[in-house]
Amino acid sequence: MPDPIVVQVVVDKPLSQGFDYLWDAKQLGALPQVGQIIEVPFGRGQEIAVVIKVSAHSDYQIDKIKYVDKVSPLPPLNLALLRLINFASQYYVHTLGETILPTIPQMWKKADSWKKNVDKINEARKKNPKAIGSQKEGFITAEQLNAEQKKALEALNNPSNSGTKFRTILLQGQTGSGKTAVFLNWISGILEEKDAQVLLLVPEINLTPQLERRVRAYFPDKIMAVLHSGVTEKKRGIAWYEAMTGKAQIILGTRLAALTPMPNLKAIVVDEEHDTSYKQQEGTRYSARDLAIWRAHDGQFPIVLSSATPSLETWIAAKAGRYEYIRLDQRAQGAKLPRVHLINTRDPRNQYSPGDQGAPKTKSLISKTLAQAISKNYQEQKQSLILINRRGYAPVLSCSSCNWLSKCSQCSSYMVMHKPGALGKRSVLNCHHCGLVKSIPQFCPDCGNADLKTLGQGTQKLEDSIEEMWPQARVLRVDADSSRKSKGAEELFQEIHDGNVDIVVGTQMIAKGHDYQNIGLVAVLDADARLYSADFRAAERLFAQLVQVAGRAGRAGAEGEDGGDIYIETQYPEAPVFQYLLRHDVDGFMAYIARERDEAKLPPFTYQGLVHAEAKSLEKAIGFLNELKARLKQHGMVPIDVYVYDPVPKTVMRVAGSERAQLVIESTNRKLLQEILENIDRDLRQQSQGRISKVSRIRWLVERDPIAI
DNA sequence: AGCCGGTGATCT
DNA sequence: GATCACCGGCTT
Repeated sequence: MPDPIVVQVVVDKPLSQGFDYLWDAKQLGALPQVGQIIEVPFGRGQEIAVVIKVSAHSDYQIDKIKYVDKVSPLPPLNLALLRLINFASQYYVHTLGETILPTIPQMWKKADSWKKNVDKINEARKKNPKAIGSQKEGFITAEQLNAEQKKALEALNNPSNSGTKFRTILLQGQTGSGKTAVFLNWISGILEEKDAQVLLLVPEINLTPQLERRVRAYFPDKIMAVLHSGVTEKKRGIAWYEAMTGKAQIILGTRLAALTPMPNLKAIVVDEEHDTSYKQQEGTRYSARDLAIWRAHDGQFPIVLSSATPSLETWIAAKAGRYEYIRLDQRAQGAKLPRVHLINTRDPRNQYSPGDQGAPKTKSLISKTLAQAISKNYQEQKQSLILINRRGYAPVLSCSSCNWLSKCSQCSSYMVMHKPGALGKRSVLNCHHCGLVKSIPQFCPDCGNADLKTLGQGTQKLEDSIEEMWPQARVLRVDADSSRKSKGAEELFQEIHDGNVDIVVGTQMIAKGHDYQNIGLVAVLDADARLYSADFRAAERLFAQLVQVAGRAGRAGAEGEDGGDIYIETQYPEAPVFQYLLRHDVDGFMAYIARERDEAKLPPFTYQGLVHAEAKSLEKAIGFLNELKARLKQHGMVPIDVYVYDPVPKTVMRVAGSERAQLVIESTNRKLLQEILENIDRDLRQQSQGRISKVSRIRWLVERDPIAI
């Protein structure tokens, strides 16, 4: 009897071991290959699995081994991708199965339709072999680039250090300096090589439609695959297939695209590399940007990180010469930078006083100085963009006679009052953490008083006061609620583009990446709120957002045209984040926070890990983490260079009825941090089923490089 | 994780 | 005597 064929596979479960199966080559029609996607009997049902090893024997009891049921007609996941997944699984302390299987689209997890899907796609491709042609939107040839852009393109094409093919390049440039045109022209050179593939990562779905149009304009004869959670499951399955079979040359997508198999990948671009949405916040909590860099290193090809306000990590690496550093300091079409105005809201001269002409009846977040600027901008027939990062009508409802506030019953946060709209026909209270929707009480639940008042303002209330202050103006609100309701976000953005609106009120979502043509003024109303955050990265994020927002003003202006104005209302105009912004001094700000972090020994001068715990009561969660810490010390698993903090409740302690705590672990030594996280994982696994501890049912999770603490 | 089967406590 | 929460083992 010949040797049996045994394959080891992984499934999507938090089980660290692989499982052995027998392979009947005659019945399955071919020999097994590592990376193949298969279906196996598992427990009482079936599971989709990935082959990670092929051998002739098993350590498991031979009589208990089952046979592989089905093999997918897909090519096996390539070895480079498996190396990447293997690294991610170790680095982010999750099992191989939990890391690899979620990257396979749902469409390919139904064994019954495998064959049908492959046939359908291949047939459709035969009928329409190339991508659909497109408009020439945003198409700028290499010849049309300005001198600075040409120099940047030159530097990308001709590495200073020509010895290695792997290069990490920071492309840092003002908003509107034409970074996109530079990297698209660079990609164009790379795609001249037959079958070469390029990965283009963007932070958010909102940004893909316009970049998609632009990329199509550059490469009408290439096949592009678009991968993000917004595309339908079916389209995503097709895009993934075309990427993994090498049929698509350009793969455009959000963080999940970083884990797509691409057999002939030759370059990666990470646009807006500083954006925190590159960090996955569930399952294997990877950073798509960091994995992309690892992937480029492993595959020995270049990667470009593009941003107006790089992450501190990236900026330091570029300054230190670990990354190549390319700068774009002029605005591409010659438009001037926007003028930054800080409005000190504590200064009475900026505020309305009783009896002032034009003072609104109801108190508004819009100061007198800002209102005058908006009026002027409106008269000049330019659009105004007003940002406030609070959706809804008012952030909290309160009782005028007792202390009652609209707290959420399931979370440690307040319920936000919403006007009729997306959430219901009448006004409601809505918790932004757990999604709970409740009707508005007529009387105070505590004392019965009928006089309930709103505190603070959200986008809806601001929209009302703007309509009151500028009754003739056309006002549009853009936030998660308005874009969910009737029109999608794209249609709302189009309204702005088409000039059908004079004043736009919205959350941060309006500020990202869109090239509006006629914005003369941008205002930020709640900048201070984000300055108080307990997170040490708050200032860095605020700065990036403000630069981003400022970039919306006067963007399209031709040579010598006015750069537009940005107004920031704050009680602390002297704060460094605003002062550096005033001077458009990105590098000054970076150097400033670098000093601050270095002195405080915070990332990126130290590395962090986090253990999350979620339980019915906070005491249990904290107790669980305390016991963990004690065990680590007791077993001598905390080296001198590693610091384990005390467990603390999470900022939003209670969400949807369960209470959450965390334990921060820090080290200047990456290897030691990695070791202790692996030890913690092993320790917790011993007393758990999956990620739930057997004692008092505590859900736990280990996270590497957390972005919010 | 999800499922199942065993155990003991509690209800009728 | 039946029902159910909780525990712990298993998945190849």
